[in-house]
Amino acid sequence: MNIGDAAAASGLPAKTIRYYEDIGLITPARAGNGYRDFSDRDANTLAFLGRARSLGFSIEDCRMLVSLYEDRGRASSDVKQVALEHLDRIETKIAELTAMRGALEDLVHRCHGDDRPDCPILDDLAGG
Amino acid sequence: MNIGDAAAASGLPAKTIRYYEDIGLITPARAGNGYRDFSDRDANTLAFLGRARSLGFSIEDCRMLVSLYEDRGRASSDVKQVALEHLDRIETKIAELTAMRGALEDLVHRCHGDDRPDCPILDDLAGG
DNA sequence: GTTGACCCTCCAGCGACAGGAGGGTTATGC
DNA sequence: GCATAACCCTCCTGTCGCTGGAGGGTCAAC
Repeated sequence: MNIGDAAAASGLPAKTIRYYEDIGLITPARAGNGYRDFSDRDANTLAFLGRARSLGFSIEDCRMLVSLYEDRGRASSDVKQVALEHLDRIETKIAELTAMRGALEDLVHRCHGDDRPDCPILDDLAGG
Repeated sequence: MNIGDAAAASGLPAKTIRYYEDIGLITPARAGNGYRDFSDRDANTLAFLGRARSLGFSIEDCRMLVSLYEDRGRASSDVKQVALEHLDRIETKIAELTAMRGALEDLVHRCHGDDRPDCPILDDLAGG
């Protein structure tokens, strides 16, 4: 199938699919006219990549996951490790954002938000 | 003061300070030798920027916040609006990450993580 | 034969810096 | 007085994961 069909089948934009080929995540065949020619297997891999990306896995994680997926002799512990490391990064990020949210909520609640210039938000940023 | 002193005073790397000048967030004077010459006010602005960035404000938000900070006739509602919009983006991000975490935790818990190839994580990514 | 929907490659840009090359300036120690 | 080290400068490239566009070839329908 052409890239448009692969895009429809996988849910990924054609641009993204070309990019994934560029970086070696997928290597579709080529038809005589130079068009990419995707197999059903390619489309499956693309959908796999789309789901992995939507769970926040990095491209390098995806590269690893695809290779584990294709390796019938893999150990599930290897997959789990990739997922656990990713989970850890996500939790770190959530903690950072939660801290930011806490600080911001406090500032926002203390700012009356009217037409006067007096503002605890700016005061705090200025080092108060 | 030189950029090194400004960096020490503000907590920002010299590289970052040069970048902030590049994009017009700050415009330090220049000494005769071509070195940047930061005033105490510049150092304050840099520290202000550092704190705003650490709360996750974008560079464009920072540009706005600095200009509000320097505008004695500002309305605190303008500041509050910037903060509220930022808070909203943060909450969206937290929600996304929390959803990812939930899905990942589920997958991780279902994967026994031993040396067998059988793996619910891969099964799920493959479209299970 | 012509229109429009595809497809191709290559290049630039996003955000917010960080690293490094290659070179000038200043402070310190002998 | 001079060497050395610690500064400072500009400019270029790379990061991550795409996205948009320019400029062009191909294909199917009418």
